[in-house]
Amino acid sequence: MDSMGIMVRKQTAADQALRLDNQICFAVYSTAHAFNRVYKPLLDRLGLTYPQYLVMLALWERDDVAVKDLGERLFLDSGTLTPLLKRLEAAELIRRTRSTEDERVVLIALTPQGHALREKAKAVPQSILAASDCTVGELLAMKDEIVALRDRLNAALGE
Amino acid sequence: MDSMGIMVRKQTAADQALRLDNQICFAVYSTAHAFNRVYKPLLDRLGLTYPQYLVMLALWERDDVAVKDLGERLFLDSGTLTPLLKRLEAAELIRRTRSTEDERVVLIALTPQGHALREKAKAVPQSILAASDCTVGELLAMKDEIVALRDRLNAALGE
DNA sequence: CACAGTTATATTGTGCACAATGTAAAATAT
DNA sequence: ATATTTTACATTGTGCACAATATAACTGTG
Repeated sequence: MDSMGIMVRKQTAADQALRLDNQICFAVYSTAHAFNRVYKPLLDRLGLTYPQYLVMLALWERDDVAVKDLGERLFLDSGTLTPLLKRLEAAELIRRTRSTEDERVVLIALTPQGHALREKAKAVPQSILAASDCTVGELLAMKDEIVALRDRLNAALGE
Repeated sequence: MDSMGIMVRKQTAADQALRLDNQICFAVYSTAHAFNRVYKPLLDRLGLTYPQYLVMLALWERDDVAVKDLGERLFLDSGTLTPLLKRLEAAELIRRTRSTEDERVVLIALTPQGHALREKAKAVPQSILAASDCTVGELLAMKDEIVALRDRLNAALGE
C-alpha cells in the first residue's frame, strides 16, 4: 500500500516477463504470420500454399525421398504431410509411390509439371526480399541467429 | 555442357535463393513451431493453447477490450478470435458482453478465474528462457530485430 | 521360425488461421 | 430523414499442425 492507502503492485521480473511485447515467441509467431501474408499473393500464382511451397523447395533440391525424410527436413509429421502431399498429387505436381524395397515407405517424386514450376518460383525470393526492406546480408545474419535458437529449442525438447 | 557432355547447371543467384536453408521465412516458420512444442507441456497445465495464452497475456495487461482491439494487438481477425474466445468463455476464463454504447462491439473481460490464472502463468517465461539456452539480453536483442522485420513486412502489405 | 518391438505412413479429432461472405449497427452523405 | 457506406463481429469452407491411435511392414532375438 502507498501512503494514500491504494494498492501499488510491485512490478516484479515475473510481471515484466509476462508482458506481450517482451515475448520473443510472440515476435516469432507474429512474424511467421506476416511472412505468410506477404507470400500469399505470390504463391497464389503458383497454386501453392506456403507449407506446400516449402515441400516443393525441399523436393526441388532432392527428389524421390520418403515422407519421413521430408518430415525431418521440414519439422513436420505425417499427420500434416499426408494430406498436404495428397493435395500436391491431386495438382499433379508430385507422385506418391510405395517403395518396393520397403513397403512401409512412400516415395515422393516430382512430375514434369512439378519440376517446371521451379522456373516460375524463381521470382518469389526477390519479391520477399523487397517486402522485407532489408539487405541480403542482414537477412542471412538474422536467419542464422533464429536457426540457432530453433535448434536449441529442439534440443531442449529431446531432453 | 562440360567436356564430358553432361549438363552442368550454372548455379545462379535465383537458384541459391530457392534453397530451403537460405530461407529466412522457413527459419521463422520452423522456430515458431519449435516454440509451440516447448510451450505445449507448460500450457497444458494451465489448460491453454498457445494462441489462447497470447490472448490471456494481452488481457492480463488490459481488460474490457473489444475483439477488434485484441485482433490488432495479436494480428488476428475475427474468424480466428471468435471461436477461440468462445472456448475461453466456455472455460470460464473470460466473459463476452455486447457493449451497450455500440452494439456491434463485443467486450472481453476476465473472470476471477481468468485473473487468478495469471499467478500460475508466472512460471512459464523462465521455463522458456531455460529451454532457449540464451541470456535475456540475447533474446531481447533478437526480439527487437524480428519485430522490426515483422513491421516492415506488414508495412509492405499496406502498400 | 515365432514373436516382441520398432518403424513408416495413415487416420481421427481438436484447434488455429484466414479468405470470403453475411448481418446488424453505426456513421456519413445526400 | 433516407440512403449509402463503413464498421464490428459471426459464419463457412479450406488447409495446416499435432496428439493419439491404427495398421501394416520390417527387425532383432531366442
